[in-house]
Amino acid sequence: MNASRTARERVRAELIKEITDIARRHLATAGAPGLSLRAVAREMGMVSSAIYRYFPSRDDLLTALIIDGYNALGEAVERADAACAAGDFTGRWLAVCRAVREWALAHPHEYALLYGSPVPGYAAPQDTVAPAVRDTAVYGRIVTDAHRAGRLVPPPICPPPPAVLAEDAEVVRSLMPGVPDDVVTRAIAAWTGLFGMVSFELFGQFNNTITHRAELFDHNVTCLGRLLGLPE
Amino acid sequence: MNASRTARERVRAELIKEITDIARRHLATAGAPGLSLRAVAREMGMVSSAIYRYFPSRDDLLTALIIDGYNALGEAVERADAACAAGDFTGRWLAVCRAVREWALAHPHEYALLYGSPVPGYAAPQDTVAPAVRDTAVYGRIVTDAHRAGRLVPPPICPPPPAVLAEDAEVVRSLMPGVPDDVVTRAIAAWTGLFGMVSFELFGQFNNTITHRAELFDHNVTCLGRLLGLPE
DNA sequence: TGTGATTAGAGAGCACCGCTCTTGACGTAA
DNA sequence: TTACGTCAAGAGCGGTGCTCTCTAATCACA
Repeated sequence: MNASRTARERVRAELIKEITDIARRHLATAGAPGLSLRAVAREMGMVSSAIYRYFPSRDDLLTALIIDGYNALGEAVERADAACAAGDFTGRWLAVCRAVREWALAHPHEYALLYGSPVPGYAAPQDTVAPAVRDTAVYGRIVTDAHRAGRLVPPPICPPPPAVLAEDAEVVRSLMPGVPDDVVTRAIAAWTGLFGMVSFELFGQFNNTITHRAELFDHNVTCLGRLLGLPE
Repeated sequence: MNASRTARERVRAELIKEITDIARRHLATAGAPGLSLRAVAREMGMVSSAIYRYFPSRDDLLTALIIDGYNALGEAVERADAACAAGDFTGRWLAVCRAVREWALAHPHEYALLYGSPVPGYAAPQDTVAPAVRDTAVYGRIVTDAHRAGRLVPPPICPPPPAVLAEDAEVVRSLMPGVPDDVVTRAIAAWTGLFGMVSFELFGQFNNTITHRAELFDHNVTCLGRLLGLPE
């Protein structure tokens, strides 16, 4: 009973993997709006309706791709961080930034799915929340480690954050325990700045303007790291 | 001859305006992928094919909406800047940032069209370039004015930009003449940081995390302004 | 003022989409 | 052997962008 059931389950799991693989390939060429269940089915030699046995709707297929995307990006970021000396906080920050950018450049449509305009009518289910913070968790560890090592010295150029932000800071602090509010808000600024850079480059805002994008990126995220208080 | 021709032309212009208005309304509810020529035609009491008399393709309609969007945002930014005292550079920067954010919050799908994931298969024609830099031009004037007034004092926390960025800086400098490379790169960082903040908020990255978004936004763009060297 | 040229909308039609429903084949457990 | 759950197939619904042809209105000019 168990053997036969797992046999079926195994075929099912393989088909699901094949579907998501093909869907990811289609996503990479046509983008999220152009992702078509029928086209995926055609490529699998299936009839379109058969896909619904595996994904009850197009949105569920999208959800699977989103979760895979967050995990892939998170893994890339984790790998980049792990390759650095634990005490080289500036190096870890730069490595994480580069990992984000390089993953985004290699998978532009997946990045757009994660950090670009939301797909209209699609509401991300709860399953996407955990993988979504994998990269941010790495970032939080870097900030925490640097802070604990006493190497996080924010330059005194920002006003203190308004008191009302304390409760939001408390939530973010779950990713960087013990870090003071001022650093938390700077950390948010640096993180959003990183994704602002990547999005600008990827979404075409640098067209006809910036040619040395890697160099500009490195330089700017370095500045953001300094703003955050990372050592030189 | 002229009068009659303009009569026809006038009707045509009015119809074009009506089409784009309806399209913009549809865009505001269904987003770019959901923008449907047929739905627009239906609402106008026309048959779908009639729209093609005015816009040869869906892409041309999108282009019109993009140009209108850039102009609307640019105008909002210009108005916000003009409402400030010319010598209050920090106030002008904050006003511009707020104008961008508020326009984006009021027109999320239009913002997504301009600064979100590019529409797959759509290539922005040259007509969109000029309106696209209207907001950036205002920003450039603020930086230039502050620099000329000697009020732009970048804190010495960033390394000097690598020499290879000089040629890109030269291009950007057309918007902020006379400003040194170091400030140009910081200006880019602040500008991308601004849009990173807006995009994160609008595209859902702050969900379940940040509740006092206006306050965080104000605080963070203020930090970015300080990084740029704007006075307190 | 009448006429030929131009422009407009209507409608049918093509190929595609996501999605739903029913039908029949198949393997498995009782 | 029978009964059940799973699955592929296919038809069909209403929608999409876009093209084509046909007719009606409008315009420019003789």
